[in-house]
Amino acid sequence: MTLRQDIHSSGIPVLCLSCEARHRGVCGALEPDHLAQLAKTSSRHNIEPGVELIGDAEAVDCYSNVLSGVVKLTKSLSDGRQQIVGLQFAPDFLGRPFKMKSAINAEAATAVSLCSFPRAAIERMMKESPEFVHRLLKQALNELDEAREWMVTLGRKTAPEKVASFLLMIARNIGSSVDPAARSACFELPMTRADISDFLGITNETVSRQLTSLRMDGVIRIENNRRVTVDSMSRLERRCGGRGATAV
Amino acid sequence: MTLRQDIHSSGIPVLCLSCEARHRGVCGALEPDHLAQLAKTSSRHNIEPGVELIGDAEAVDCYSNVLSGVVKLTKSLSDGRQQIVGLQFAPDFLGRPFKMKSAINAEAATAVSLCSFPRAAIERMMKESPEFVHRLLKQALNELDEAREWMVTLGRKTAPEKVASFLLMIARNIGSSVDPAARSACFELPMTRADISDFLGITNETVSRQLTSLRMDGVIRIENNRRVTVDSMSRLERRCGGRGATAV
DNA sequence: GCTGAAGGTTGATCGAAATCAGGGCTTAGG
DNA sequence: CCTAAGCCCTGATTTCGATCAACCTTCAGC
Repeated sequence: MTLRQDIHSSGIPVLCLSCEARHRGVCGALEPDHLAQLAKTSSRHNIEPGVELIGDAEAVDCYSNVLSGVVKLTKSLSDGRQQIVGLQFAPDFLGRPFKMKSAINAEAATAVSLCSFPRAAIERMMKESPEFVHRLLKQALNELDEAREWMVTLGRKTAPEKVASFLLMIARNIGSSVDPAARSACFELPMTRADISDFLGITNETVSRQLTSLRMDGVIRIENNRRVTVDSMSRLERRCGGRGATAV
Repeated sequence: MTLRQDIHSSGIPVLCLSCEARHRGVCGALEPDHLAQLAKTSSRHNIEPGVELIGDAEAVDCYSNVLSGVVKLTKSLSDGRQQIVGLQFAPDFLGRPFKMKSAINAEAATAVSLCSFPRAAIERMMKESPEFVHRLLKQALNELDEAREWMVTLGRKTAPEKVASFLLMIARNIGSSVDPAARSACFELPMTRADISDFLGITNETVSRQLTSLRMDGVIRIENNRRVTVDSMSRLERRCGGRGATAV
């Protein structure tokens, strides 16, 4: 296949041509002229694992598309207890329209590349393109669904079920498989055991034990502490606790 | 269900004149002509406690404003474990733009009155009024914030902290006080002990014990199992576990 | 090389909340 | 009246996951 800049792609900024956010992300809502306008103000960043995004001076007051990597959103209690309240994968949109009172921290879980825009540019897009707001709404509702799904996991699942559910979620998000209903998956865990425990509301010791248990039972294989292979997704699914059934 | 158009109120439908949703709810985004158009398709319902809203034949495929009462949103696992993933108070907007894959049940926790609209009418509003979509986005982001706040509670707080946090949240939503930063509050619990336990991810026995404990310590008073009085909000707050601090 | 820190695993013990069980109060209905 | 069903409270016991502690591996820096 050839990637040409001809009459059909005229107006679409070069940088955006191969960008995933233009297809599945919020930029997909924009007409070429709006896209060009926004692209002019954009800048790309590569972030090291562990670096704070919000609260960090250079990232403050801007919005970003996640181009690659995983960003974790966390909330903390004053005594240090922490909970991860969201994970953002490409091509999610990062940053909040309107001011938010709620204190959320964003941190690169893996190496992350971002396409950032100044706050003003995004706000202008929201005024000029109803379709853009529409897309933001879709993303917000999607995140809401995910958050509620995890509320069930946090509130009502056992530790073994939590860990299995986590692996399943990761596999579906970054697992190497063309087929969405793949029978097997292989992926790199995007976070440490401590992060996983903060996501699941358990301790890292318990995470470790449950991973060992899954490994012993032949449900998963682990290399280098990070690389996980799931041979039978359905076997993993069976360990996640009854999947959401809406009554009869 | 014919609505009279009142010339003296600038085209604002009579029914909407005193409606809270027109001020703080999604209808506040609409111009009088759009509001009139939407109002023509609206219908009011009174729902008994315990009645399912989504999944119920008559309520399916429609959107509603909550005018009074409390609606609980729940998700269940196939083995019966249940988690309440959201509570909607007036003037929240109920129902989901775009279809959702995720199975969520909505049920009246208390007696509830709704102002309902057919799906088509809402979708038309979303096309015609960017401001309306904007308002939906705001509501979605608000619910997302709340969901994430509860993820911290579910994942990282102890049972005593969970119950205290619940009481505080209820007090702030339906507590009888003009002052938002009131020193005291009095309210009717909108749900049973079993519901509260499904909201907090604990058992009803534990909820009961923690309420007793708070009562013994003089933090709250309880009448008729439902009516709760909080004399010192700050004392209750101190029992909620460290309030969200964003590092440093 | 050595050293220390960070991440991970495993074992022993402890404790908070679940589970099991019983009993009280209120309300609806025969 | 009596009975049964909800809802709520409390006590006894159990259990799952937290906590405490030790040890391993890897890696960066001296």
